[in-house]
Amino acid sequence: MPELPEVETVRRDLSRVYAGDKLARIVVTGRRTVRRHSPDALAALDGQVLSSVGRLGKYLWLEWEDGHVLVAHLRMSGQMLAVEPGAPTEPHTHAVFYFSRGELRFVDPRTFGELFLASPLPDRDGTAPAGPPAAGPSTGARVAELAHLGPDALVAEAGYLKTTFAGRRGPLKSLLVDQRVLAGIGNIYADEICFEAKVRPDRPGGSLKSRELQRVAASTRSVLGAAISLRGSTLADQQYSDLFGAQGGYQSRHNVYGRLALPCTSCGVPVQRVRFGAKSAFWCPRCQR
DNA sequence: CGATTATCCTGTGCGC
DNA sequence: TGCGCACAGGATAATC
Repeated sequence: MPELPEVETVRRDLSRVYAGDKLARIVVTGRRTVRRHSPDALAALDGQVLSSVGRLGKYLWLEWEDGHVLVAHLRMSGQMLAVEPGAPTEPHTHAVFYFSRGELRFVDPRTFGELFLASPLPDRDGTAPAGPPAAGPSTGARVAELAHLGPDALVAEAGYLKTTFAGRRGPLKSLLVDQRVLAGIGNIYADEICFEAKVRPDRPGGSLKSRELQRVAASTRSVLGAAISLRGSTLADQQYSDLFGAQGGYQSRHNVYGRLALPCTSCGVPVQRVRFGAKSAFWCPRCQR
């Protein structure tokens, strides 16, 4: 399940391999892969040079020299794979980018992932600027489809959480995985963040004290940062691999996620699972309060 | 407005 | 051994 650390790993590799390279064309075969507009619109990228690869939360975007922005989301099972030209096409390959430096393939068994060309945000006076969105480091904030996202979870701050969580009765974990609150956290890292912060995942968000919010913000940054350093988590289902098909290395550092009834890595008490609504969380009943 | 639920989809792994 | 089914879960629309 690609979350922020996995998407950031893919972003760095995409930038390293393809930035400055020319795209001949994209061939989309997946019926659901481009669903916000006609797949034919991607022809606008034919012959374009990739200038940079950005990320906000779990969204990736590829920015081209003429200002076009192609947004990608891997959702549950999407993978970006750099392959040798002419390599056998594996099942569930939905799009192929033909770069000068080689083929980039979008593979996604469950077809939740998507690609789309960004629409520019309207200017302050309400009129949409002519042409594609302007280039620059703040590209994500200028993409209308990403305007609902909260701050990237890598820069989570306690003060922001205090304001945002105030009066909220929903469980902490539900707030952490809400992309409007913080962008980038999913099921795995929400549990790991709550563990490192020593807070129960089912605590009502608004009940957290300032000291606890400090720990949640700091743990968000440190858990995600450590996971990026180890190139993300690859679970037993193998749904995540990097651009070159390699696994991540952070799964061996998981303290609670997927460890039901196994001893807590800190205190040895069996890890439990708590359910709230349709969701659940792994947690240590001794370390987290 | 905030919280909850159903939906999309396929591969996996479990129980019988 | 084989079959059926629950389950996995990110984002979003619908509903309460």
